[in-house]
Amino acid sequence: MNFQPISPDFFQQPTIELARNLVGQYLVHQHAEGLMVVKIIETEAYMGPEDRAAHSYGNRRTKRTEIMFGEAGLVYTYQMHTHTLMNVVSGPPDKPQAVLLRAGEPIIGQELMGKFRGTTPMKNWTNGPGKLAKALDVRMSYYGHHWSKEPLFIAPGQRDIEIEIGPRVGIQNTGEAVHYPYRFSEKGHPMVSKYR
DNA sequence: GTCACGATTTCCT
DNA sequence: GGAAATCGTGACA
Repeated sequence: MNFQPISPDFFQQPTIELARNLVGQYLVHQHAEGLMVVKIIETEAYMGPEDRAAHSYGNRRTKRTEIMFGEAGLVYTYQMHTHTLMNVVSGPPDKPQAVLLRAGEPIIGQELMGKFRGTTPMKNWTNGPGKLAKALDVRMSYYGHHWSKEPLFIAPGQRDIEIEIGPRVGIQNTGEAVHYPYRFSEKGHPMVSKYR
């Protein structure tokens, strides 16, 4: 299989639709030790100023959220405890929105992913945002990278995937934002992350 | 400079 | 099911 970066135009769509349309696409990482590809099976939208669960709620602009005020399609990496999470910046520059990549299915490079994931069973390699980043060895250094450029990019994948929509996971004390249906996943896929 | 905390994962009971 | 791990970020002085 040969993977080509998706057109930058792909990111020019409303955040909700982008989150939905990212499910089924390929996430490609040309790592120094080998090629790794996963199919994206779960995402979440973060709607910026109006979304209490978003880092950019109320247009909060800091060194960390700065990237969300930039061009759609940029990489927003964020460190949570010991883990790195990957986001796709979305929306026009005056709307600091983003899509969190929550889970994927290994397609290519399973050996290498296994190496980064240690003794974890294969089913649990990429079924969570922190796990996904670790399996692909994505670090904070990708902050500000563009998702249509090597060595880390989105490639066109499966179309017409049946999408399941639900509330987001792992956010607390954010009022009504907890219930927003901003979580998108491939219906019935065994590797989507679990609810708590 | 100090301090509290989080869009999570893993280990232990 | 509960708690620790562990550090960048943001608020405040």
